[in-house]
Formats: sequence, structure tokens, C-alpha cells
Amino acid sequence: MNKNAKEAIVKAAISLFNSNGYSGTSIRDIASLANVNPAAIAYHFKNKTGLLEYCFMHFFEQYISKIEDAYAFIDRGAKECLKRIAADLLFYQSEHIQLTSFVYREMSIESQVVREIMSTYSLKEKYYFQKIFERGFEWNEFRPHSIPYLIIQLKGLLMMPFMNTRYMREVLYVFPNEPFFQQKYLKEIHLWIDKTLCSDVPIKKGAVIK
Amino acid sequence: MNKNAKEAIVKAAISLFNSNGYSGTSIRDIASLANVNPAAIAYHFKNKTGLLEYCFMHFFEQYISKIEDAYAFIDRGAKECLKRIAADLLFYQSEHIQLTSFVYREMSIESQVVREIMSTYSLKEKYYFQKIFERGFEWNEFRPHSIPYLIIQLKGLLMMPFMNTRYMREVLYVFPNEPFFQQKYLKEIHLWIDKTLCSDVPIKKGAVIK
Amino acid sequence: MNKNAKEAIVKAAISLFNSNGYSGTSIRDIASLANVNPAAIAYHFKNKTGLLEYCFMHFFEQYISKIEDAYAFIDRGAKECLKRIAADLLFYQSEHIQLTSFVYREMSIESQVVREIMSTYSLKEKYYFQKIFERGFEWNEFRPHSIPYLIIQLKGLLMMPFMNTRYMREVLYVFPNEPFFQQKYLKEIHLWIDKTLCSDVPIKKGAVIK
Amino acid sequence: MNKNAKEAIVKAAISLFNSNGYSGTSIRDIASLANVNPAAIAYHFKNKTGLLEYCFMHFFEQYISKIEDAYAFIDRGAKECLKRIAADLLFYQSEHIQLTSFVYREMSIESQVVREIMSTYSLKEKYYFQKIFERGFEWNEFRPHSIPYLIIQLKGLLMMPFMNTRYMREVLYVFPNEPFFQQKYLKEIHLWIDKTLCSDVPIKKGAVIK
DNA sequence: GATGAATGAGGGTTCATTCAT
DNA sequence: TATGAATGAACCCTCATTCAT
Repeated sequence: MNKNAKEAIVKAAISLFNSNGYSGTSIRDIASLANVNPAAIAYHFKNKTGLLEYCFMHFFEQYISKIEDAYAFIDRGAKECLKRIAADLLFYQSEHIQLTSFVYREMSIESQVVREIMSTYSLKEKYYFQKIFERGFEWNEFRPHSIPYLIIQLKGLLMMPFMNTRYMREVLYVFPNEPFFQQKYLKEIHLWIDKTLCSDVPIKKGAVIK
Repeated sequence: MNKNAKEAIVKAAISLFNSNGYSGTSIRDIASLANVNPAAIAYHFKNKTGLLEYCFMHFFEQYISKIEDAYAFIDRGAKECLKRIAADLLFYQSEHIQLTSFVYREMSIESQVVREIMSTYSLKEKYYFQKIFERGFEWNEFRPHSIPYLIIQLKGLLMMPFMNTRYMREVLYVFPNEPFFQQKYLKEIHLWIDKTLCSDVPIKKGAVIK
Repeated sequence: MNKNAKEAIVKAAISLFNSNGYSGTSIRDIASLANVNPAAIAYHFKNKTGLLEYCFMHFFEQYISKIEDAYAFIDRGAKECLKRIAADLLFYQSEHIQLTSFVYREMSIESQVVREIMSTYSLKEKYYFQKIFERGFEWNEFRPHSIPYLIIQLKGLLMMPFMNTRYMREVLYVFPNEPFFQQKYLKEIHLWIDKTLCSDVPIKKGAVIK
Repeated sequence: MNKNAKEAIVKAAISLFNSNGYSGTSIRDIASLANVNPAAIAYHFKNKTGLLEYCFMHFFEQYISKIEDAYAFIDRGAKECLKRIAADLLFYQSEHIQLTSFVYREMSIESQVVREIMSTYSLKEKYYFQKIFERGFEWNEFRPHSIPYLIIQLKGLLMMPFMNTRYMREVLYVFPNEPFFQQKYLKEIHLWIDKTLCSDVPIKKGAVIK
């Protein structure tokens, strides 16, 4: 029952954190949804903070590993590699849509714990994206460009569908957790990579936009 | 001191909501930052919810009016119109970076009030985007495409810099509130419009991506 | 507007004090029901306490004056006098049913103000009842009896219909504010006076129950 | 300390509710009088309302059971039965004088909770009184009479000594919690039953006062 | 390992009241 | 005279957490 309890707690926490936000969710709510005694949460995670930490670690470890795994194939080309990352992240996020949504939201809140966790993973992520883009520039796969601005755009495209799933469903009638969406949206990102990132439009020579 | 108090409360609220989230911010925190009595908040806004409502309305009324104003020039071309909207929204968001950041985050939390406010503005926004895209398709300015997926991408590009400003500053060394950024990033969006949205690459005939 | 405002406040106060109790009623509630600014109550009555005081004084001055007026006719007989008091009080209470109900309830709450007001009127009331009963004993109109216990019974009979008017209406289907009730119930009290108070059953001689 | 805490809270609550009224008593007051943490009240009773509910239930369950127990002996005669009820209720009320006093006062305040509780018990009580009176009429023990008006009188006599104990003590020098009072006052009620209720005075034939 | 009792801090809100206008 | 703004205290309640069992 031990393992089950812990899993049930995490599952309940993710669901409630996603709906009501971290601060808006009480330990009691989580415990009652998980059919667990409130003290059990303290036992397994020490803290409410500990539970948050666990969720973040859980998310970002897998998140980064997707990037790392794909980066192993960088020699097949930066473009190919980037497309694979897009596919893998899209798939991963779709599979853990509540966790993704909640992590992306809570990420922007001032918090000792979050800041510490993020500092590691953000840098790792940036490192890989940077490598890939640089490789793409070198081999003339990508149009020369400011890397930070590329990262913003890429992450914007990748995160957007999961930032507000209610909006997606109720306003745009798009369902980010369905395979259909994943395939469809992946093509959009490919299009961005092909058209905007790799665009062969002649740029003034040497003009690497900083 | 009347007007000042209300303004001071709103200013403090936006700052704290942005840093700590709505649920993570107490009325007492706001009051003490605004140098105001906690009861004054209840007096001016009735509720903590009322304060949130005020912030949302304040944001979205201006947000929508930017779109509406730009839409008036639709006859000069959908592309031109869209670029103007991008510029205006980017500028508006940069000018109210904390409010923007906090609204975009809190938007995704389950809440009666937020849901009600959003339902109005989301539909308005969608309406205008839809009109513009349709016009663009008609006049062959834009490559035929699924509108919802275009909206996702456009909004992703527009919102991303303001979703996590700490990440922007500390990881990417990008400062979304500076005029330099606005100009720079606007060009990126123009690029997306020119390359991805208007791309003249021959599409398989009649292939309107659903 | 001055006089009207004061009257409106009192009227609203009596209604709300009756429904929700003194402590359960806020000055704002009263003000809004009376269509008056909350500060106006402070102006007219200085305090919430002052308003309570006013209600009590208002009630008991008339209450005692009814007794005093009837007592003037003590020479026509104690029984006659008592019946007149019963009739007058019953009528007065029926006419001011909300005020009566609320005063009788609030009377039993520990409060400096109430205690002070009551100490005067309770003693006055007791004085008259005592005089009447003693006169009744002297002239052999009433069966000798302990005066305090008579007062309890008499007051019990007089107050009961107004102590919980909802119970009267909804459970017993009796409506203490209607003339029909007054006449009917007055006969009951007369019966008590005639049968229980004046009962000629031979009592052991000299046995004045203490 | 479990059971003790709950009991201590109830005891303190009854005392304070009696002195200051329900609305006039704060949870902190109760907690500090009971030497308990304020949150413990919420733990044991969920609400301040829950505490009130508990007091009411506690009172009326015993109250009704006294009536029910006595009603079991209805076959010994309605008069006998009524006298027994009077005795038992008087004794019960004397023993729980503060609770009785406070319940009788708060009963008349507009409140969802009180209304719901009362609706049950009032009807039960009425049912038994009605049965007894009807039986008394049938067997010619009681003079025919309107039942609601009899209930008013009986309840008035039974409740009066506990409606305002300060008045009893300080004005009438009567102490409703002392055995002496119980015996004395019980005789008064017997007198009412014998003289007013059972009065053999010839009534106009068939005249059942409605 | 798991739980019910208890705690102190702090949550949002309402209160009666005051004061400048 | 009458009122809108503002205040500080107190309201009830919920919080995350601890601890003995």
C-alpha cells in the first residue's frame, strides 16, 4: 500500500495543482482526493513544498532526457535533430498534460524551491538548444539568427498548446492530449523549422543578428 | 487620497500577484505594500476576487481595443493588419509586463470569475483573428491553413516572452520590457508572418489543411 | 428629512433586531434597510448601543405607562384592575409585536446598558403588580399566594405569545398580531385570573405560601 | 484529553451563549474559557454553527425524550400524564438552566439551522401535547378547550422561569435552579392544571372553543 | 506505517466607528 | 447636516504541520 499511496498522492496533487494552482490547493484536498490521511503526505514528501519539488523533478528529468536522447543523433543533422526533439517533447507533454500545464504555470512564480530546480534544468535545456542551433548555423542548415530569440520562438510553439488547455478546448476546439493533435501540430512546427528557421532567403552577408 | 489609494492598491496587487500568484498573495501583503489599510481593499473592490476581476478587465479591455483599433485597417490588407496587431500587442504587453505576465498565468486556473471574464474576451479575440485570417486566405495573402492552429502559433509567439520573465532575463538575457526587445522580437514575428504564414511555396492543390 | 430618517432607522432596527438579534445585526444592515447612510445612525443615536437603548426605553416607557394608567383604577377592585392591565398589555404588545419580541429576547442577555434600563422598569413593574396582588389579598379577591410566583405566571402568560412568533404561526397556527387572537387569548388570561388566582378553594387557614 | 476537550467546549459554549447570546459570543471566547485552542472547536464541531446545532440537538433530544417517557403512562390518565411531564420538564430545565435559557432565547432568531432543528422537535412536542389534551377531553378530565391556546399557556408556564434568570434572581428573588423552587413552582402548575384546565365549571354544552 | 487530535499562524472578511469634506 | 473614505480590531475559518498513539 506504500507505493500505491505515494502514487495516488502524486496523481491527486498534479490534478489539483493543475486546476487550482499550487497555493490554491490544500494538503487536505490532495489527501481526500487520494483517499489518504493528510499526515501521510508529510510522511512521504515531508512538506507541501516537497511534493511540489517532486512534481517538478519528475517532470524535468524526463523532459531533459528527451532532449538528451534526441541530441545523441545530432550528427544526422541539426534540423533532423530539432524535429525529433519537437516530436518527442510534444508527445511527452501530451501524455502528461496536467503535469505539463501546471509546471509551466508554476514555473513563473517566485519561489525558492522552483528557482533552484529551474536553474539547473533551464541551463541544461539552453545548452542543448544552443548546441543544435550553432551546429545548424555551421552547416548552413539554419539561417543565421539570434539564438535566444530562436529559443523563445521554439519554446513558445512547443509550450503554447499546454499553457491553457481550457482555452484550447472551449474556444479553439483543439484537444492537445489527442494523438490527432500531436501529429497535426507537429507539422506546424516542422513548417516553422523549414520556413522560418531554415529559410534560404539571402541575408546580408555576415549579418548574424545578435 | 481617494484615487491614489485605489491606484496604489492595484499597482501593489499586480506586482504581488505577478510574483507570488493570486492565491499566494494575501490581502494584507497588498495592503502593506500599498501603504493602505487592509479594509480599504474590501472597500474599493469588495473582494479579493473583485480585485482580480478588476485586473483582468483592465487588461483585456485594452488588449481587445488594440486588436479592434488595428482591425479597422483590414482593408489595407490582412498581412498589414496582422503586423500592426502584433506590434500593438507587443508594445502593450511590454508596457504592462507584470500585469500581462500575471494574467496569462492566472488565466489557466479554474475559477468562476476568470472563466466568465475570459469567455467574453477570448471569443472576441478569436473573432477578429478569424476574420483577418479568412480575409488573408480570400485575397491570397496567406497560405491556406487551419485557423485554430494559426491562432495557437500566433498567440504562442506573442505571449511567450511574457510568460516567464525571470527565465527571459536570467537564462536568455532578454529583457522583454525594453524597447530594444520589442523592435527585435517584432521582426521575428514579421518573419513568421512572411515566411510561415504567407509562404508562397506551392502547396498541393486544394490542400486546405484542416 | 431629519425626523423621517430617525424613524426609518428605528423601524429598520426593530425589524432586523427582531429577525437576527442585536449582535447579529450590523449597523450597515440597518442603514441599508432604512435607506440611510451608516454614519447617520451614529449621528442620531451616537452608538449602536444608543440605538438599542432607544428601543428599550421606547418600549418600556409605554409598557409601564399602560400599567400605571390601569393602576389608577385600583379602587374598582384588584381583579378588575389586573384584567385591564392584561388587556392593555396584550393590545400594546400585539401592536408592537416585533419590538416586543426582540426586547423580551434581548432582555436576558448580559449587557451593561440593558441591565441599567431594566433595573428601573422591572422594579416599577414589580411594584405595581405587588400592590395589586396585595390589594387583592386584602379584599379577599385573590386566593392568598406567593406574589413572586404569581408574577412569574402572569408574565409567562402575557409574554409567551410574543416570545417566538414563528412558532406561533408555523406550528400552532396562531397569529398574535391579529385582533382575533387578542380577544381570544385575553379570555384565557381572564380564565386564569378567575380560576387559578381567585379560586375560592378553601386553603388551610393563614397559610400564605411563601 | 479527547473527550474532555469536547465536553469543555460545550460547557463553555453554553455558559457564554447564555450570557452573551450566540452572535455575541466569539469562538475565541469559548476556546479561552474552555482552555482549548480555537481551532479545536472547528475540529470537533466543524463550525460555530455546528456547535450551536450540537447544543440544540443535545437539549431537544432529552427534552422530547422526557415527554415521550411520560407519555407512555397516558393510560393512567391525561391529567396524571401532564403533571408528570410538567415535573420532568421542570426538573430537566432546572438541571440545565443555562442551556435551557439560551436555547429558548436563540430559538426565536431567524436562522437556517435553528429553523430546521426546531421544525422536527416542535412538531413532535405538539403531537404529544395534542394527544394528551385530546385524551383529556375524551375522558372528561379536561374542560374542552382550544388546544393551541392550551399549549401556549402550558409552555408559557413551563418556560417562563428560565427565560430570564437574572430577573428571577435579582427582582423576584426566585432561584429556578434550586430544588426548592422546582417543588414550589410545580405546585403552581398543578394548580393551573387542576383549576384552569380541569375546571368543572359548567361550560355551555358542546362549546369547544376553537 | 498510519492516524486522529491538536496547534498557532494566518487567511479573507466584516465590524462599529471616526473624520474630512 | 450628511456622507464617502478610511481605519484597526475582531470576526470565523482554514492552513500546514506536529505528535502521541
